[in-house]
This record gives sequence, C-alpha cells and structure tokens, in this order.
Amino acid sequence: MGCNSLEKSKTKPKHRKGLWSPEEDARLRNYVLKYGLGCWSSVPVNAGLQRNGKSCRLRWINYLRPGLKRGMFTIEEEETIMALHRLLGNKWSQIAQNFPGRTDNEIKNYWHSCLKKKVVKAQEMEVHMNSQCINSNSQSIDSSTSQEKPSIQLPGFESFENMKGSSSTDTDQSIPQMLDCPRVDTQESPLPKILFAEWLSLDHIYGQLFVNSGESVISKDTLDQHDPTFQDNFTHGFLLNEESYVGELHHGLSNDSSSDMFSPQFKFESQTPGSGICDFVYGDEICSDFNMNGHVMY
DNA sequence: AAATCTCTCAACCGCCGGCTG
DNA sequence: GCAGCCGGCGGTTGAGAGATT
Repeated sequence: MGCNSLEKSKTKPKHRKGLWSPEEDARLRNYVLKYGLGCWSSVPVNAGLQRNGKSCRLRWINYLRPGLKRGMFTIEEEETIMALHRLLGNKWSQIAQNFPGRTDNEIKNYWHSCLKKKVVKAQEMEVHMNSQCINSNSQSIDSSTSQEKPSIQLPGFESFENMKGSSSTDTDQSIPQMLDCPRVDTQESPLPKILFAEWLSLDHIYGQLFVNSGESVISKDTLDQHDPTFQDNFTHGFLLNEESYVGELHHGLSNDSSSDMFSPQFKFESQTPGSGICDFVYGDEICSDFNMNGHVMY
C-alpha cells in the first residue's frame, strides 16, 4: 500500500475514542470534502484528528457521508429488510446496498432492536398455530402445507436466491416464514420494480469525484432533465445554499437500453447556480453539505 | 422526585481477504 | 511464500435517553 509508509516510522499516537465532537466532525468533513477519499490511515494525520483511520472511515460512512437518509424506517423498508435477511442472512452490507442512504450499521441496529423481535414473535406464533393445528386435525396435514407457507417475494429480488448459496448463517436458517408480515405484492408494491444488480454506492460516486476533483457528477448540462428512461424517483431532496432554494436533486434509476438492468442516477432540476456549501434536504431533514459552484461540485 | 429498567444506536473490536514489498 | 498493512465486514459493547416503578 502506498500510504502505509507514512505511519511506519512514527511512534503510535494515542487515539481518541468515544463519541465524536462537532469539531472533529467538522475537521473530518472539511478534509474529505477538500481532499477526497484516499488512504484512511493518513486522514487523521492530515486532518489533525487524534483518531485512527478506521474510526474516521466509520464516522464518515455512518454519519458524515453526503446523502445519508436519517430517521425512521418506513414499512416498505422494514419489509424489504426482513425479506432480504431471509435470503441473505446477516449480510448487512449486501442488504444495505438496496437502501440508498442507509448504512449497514443502521440496518443492523434496526434489525437487532426491532425486527428480530418481530421475527421471533412470528416464530412463536407459528409454533403455537402448528401445535393447535396438529391437535385439531393432524391427519389433514401433509408435506405440501409447508410449501404453501406465505413467502415474501420481492419483485426483482429473485436472483438473490442464487446469491444465497452456501453462505447462509445460523440466523437465516432459523427464521420462519412471517405469518403476520404483509406480503409484498408484485402488482402493487411501492418498491422499485427492479433489482439493483449492483448498486453504485455513494462512496463509489463520491470516490470518483474526489479522485477526479473538478468533475461534476450532477451536471445540469449533461443530464437530460426530461430523460424518459429515468424512472421511479424513490428519493429526492432539495439543494439549498445559505439563503435560498438552489435546485432539486432526484435520485433514481435509469434504464440501460443495452441490458435489462437499471442503474442509479442523479438528476438535478430547476437549478439556480449557487456558491459555497449547500445543504441537501431530504424530507424535513438537512442531510449533508454540498458544494455548489454553478454545477453541483465537490 | 429518585431509582431502576429498557431500548436505541454510535462506536469499538476482532477477523478476514486483498494488496504490496 | 511470507509478513505487514489496509479496508471492509459482522458481532458486540456501552453511554445516554426515555419509560416505568
């Protein structure tokens, strides 16, 4: 690695632990926005932080990264998490790839604090109902009933069955079909009707931006505002500078005509060139800072 | 009002695979 | 092939907030 030599000769600094202060957040944010994502181990040194690189990386990914969606999980998100967990097990990073703006840590926490209990409850209900069923009419039960259990079929997520393979964990083996979980109807699902075959993560996008600083991923000139292939804006927000509305950022999917896949894209609409740091507002929340310089720049 | 309990979630820890010298 | 470092991931912890007694 190119950056490890930086640390080698130096004595190990004492790293701060615990919660991040606003000052530390500001230092890290300013550094990454200015110099981009590179070698995390050099970030605390260059940014003047008494943290280790790992801690900086985690703080950026889970808290400071632009585009993070904060707040409660929706019913749809909840159902999707449970469905994906049944398919993938505790593969939180893979699950998180299907939730733009959510982090694997967030999903993992939500699972352990809320969803796990629901699954256990459902499991207990199933056991209870099965025992009742056996007692009342044992001869009517045959092997086919288990195949008729309700199963959550996420539209477009069929291929995850293939991904599951042998990587299943103890948890996904023990989780029963959800008896009280509303099934996702393929006809009426509010979820995107596609599979994110490979979600182009924000990290990836920003990483490219930082490497090629000066390039704009969201350019009002390069993106067709009326792109007919741009579908299902499932997240969007507003860009504000210090005083006023600057534009609207859509985060959606664009059909790649060369394949059946859709790819995530940003669209920037109704823009008024601004300057300086802008906030991306999602819902009622200010998510992060965006540098604006005519186009959306970083 | 105070003590205790429960829950949430940010952050840490340890492991793993990939890369480099 | 080996050692060292890195980023990434999943498991776990513990501080703090809110609920309950």
